[in-house]
Amino acid sequence: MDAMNPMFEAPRPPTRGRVACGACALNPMCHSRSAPPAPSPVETRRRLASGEALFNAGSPSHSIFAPRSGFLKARVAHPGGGTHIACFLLPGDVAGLDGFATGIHRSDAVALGDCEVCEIPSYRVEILSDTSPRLSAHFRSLLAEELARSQQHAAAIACLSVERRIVLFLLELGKRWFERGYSASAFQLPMSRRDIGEHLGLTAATLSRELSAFQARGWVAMQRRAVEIRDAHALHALLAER
Amino acid sequence: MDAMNPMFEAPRPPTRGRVACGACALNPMCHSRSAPPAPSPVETRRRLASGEALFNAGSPSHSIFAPRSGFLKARVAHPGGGTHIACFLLPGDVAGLDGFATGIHRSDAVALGDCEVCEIPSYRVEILSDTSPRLSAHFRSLLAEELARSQQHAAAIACLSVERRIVLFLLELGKRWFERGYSASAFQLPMSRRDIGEHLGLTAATLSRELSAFQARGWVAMQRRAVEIRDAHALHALLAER
DNA sequence: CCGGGGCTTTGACGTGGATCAAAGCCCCCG
DNA sequence: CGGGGGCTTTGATCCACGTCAAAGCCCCGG
Repeated sequence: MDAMNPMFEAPRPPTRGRVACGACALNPMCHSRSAPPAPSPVETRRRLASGEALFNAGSPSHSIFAPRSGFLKARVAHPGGGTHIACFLLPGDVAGLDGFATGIHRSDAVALGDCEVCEIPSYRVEILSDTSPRLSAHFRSLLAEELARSQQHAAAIACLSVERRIVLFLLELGKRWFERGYSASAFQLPMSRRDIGEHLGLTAATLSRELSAFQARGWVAMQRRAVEIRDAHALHALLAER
Repeated sequence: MDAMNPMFEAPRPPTRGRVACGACALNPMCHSRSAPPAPSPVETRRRLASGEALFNAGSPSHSIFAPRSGFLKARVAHPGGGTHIACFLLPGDVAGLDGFATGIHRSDAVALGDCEVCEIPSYRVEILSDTSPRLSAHFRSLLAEELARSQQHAAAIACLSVERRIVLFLLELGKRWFERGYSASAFQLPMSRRDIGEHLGLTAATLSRELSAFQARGWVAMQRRAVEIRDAHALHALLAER
């Protein structure tokens, strides 16, 4: 194989993504002037080192969070061993919504590499929601959207082959970068193979084999965590065919 | 085996469950006197015949629904064939939350047997939320709770063996009946083996084999869709061991 | 510059669960 | 009462994917 020649320009950005506040899902709440107690509902900015947890499952949930730079994974552990990554959080996403019902987090949020997050206390969310129907609706939308995504993800794990799950993952991650103004076809993976495996319900070994096969077919080019999607059409076709 | 003797009393209720309105998740909104346009936000009661769809994925979402009697399944279809049952809805649950963000349903809701549902138009939910902080919070809780459940479910499919998934399913379904005032250990399954399989990410054939094995070990007794959990302790132990 | 540990790849092998197929059963409907 | 279709069970077989293991690579720290 031509594995050793420099087969493509490793995409530069986004390695450590950073979105403008305008692209943040919580932006509407952030700039609301209807918040009585403070000009911005953001109470704190927190910095996390790689591997550090923003919160842990079982701990009380006081806040929701918006990553500003860097990436997180939302990890759900199952009693009896085995852990699942519910989702990866990019700048502009919201973390901690699942604890909103009971006041107890149901998952861990762990930093993939150093990152910085805005913290918005739950009581501020409540206040904002109560003072502005618009924000209230916005927040309901966030929750409902996350719910729909989670159901789609469960469905994907339950009824797609390993190969298709991986294709879906790559295409959707590309789409998320695209929505943030970056390339949908060339980006860096912020997470390890093992993390991806735990997200998709497969092992790192199987994932690695499949990725090698994709490269052999010319569908993608990868070196280490840099990805370039070379034949998006083929990938989409594979997903759609029955 | 003693497969032919009448080994247990087939549990009577709940075959066609019916919860008091007091146990309904939407009850707080239902009896609110703060709703301007009507004494009750319930606009319609709909009756569905077995197999009939309450709504379909892709269709516009105007309402949320609360089953009063009978059961529904929430079905997510994947392009490229294959369908997943996101959850089963019992009386007291809420259907249609996933369409709340975009106004488009992301799943089908299909009646398992005849059933009756209350329909609450989305705009009434909005109005109620905007007039009562309590209801607004209640509704956020519903959404967040559903989200947490969905993430747990995805995790279960991704990292539990088939055997454990089935055990989990039986125990949780029992718990849901218990919360509604019925027995946690003797109940009727409202859905087919195939539906259960599509919910748990396995085939009806495998499911049937596993259930037979459970019976052989004396953990459960089943005939047709009647279940009796005979050794809940063993089931819990199986789930917890690593 | 060197050593160590974690990530990644790859191979060999075993197996859990899917698939295909057939038979029985139940229930509905005529 | 009799026929038919869908649900359920069970068997035989296969293969996709997990497991175990070894080796390479990269990065970091000394």
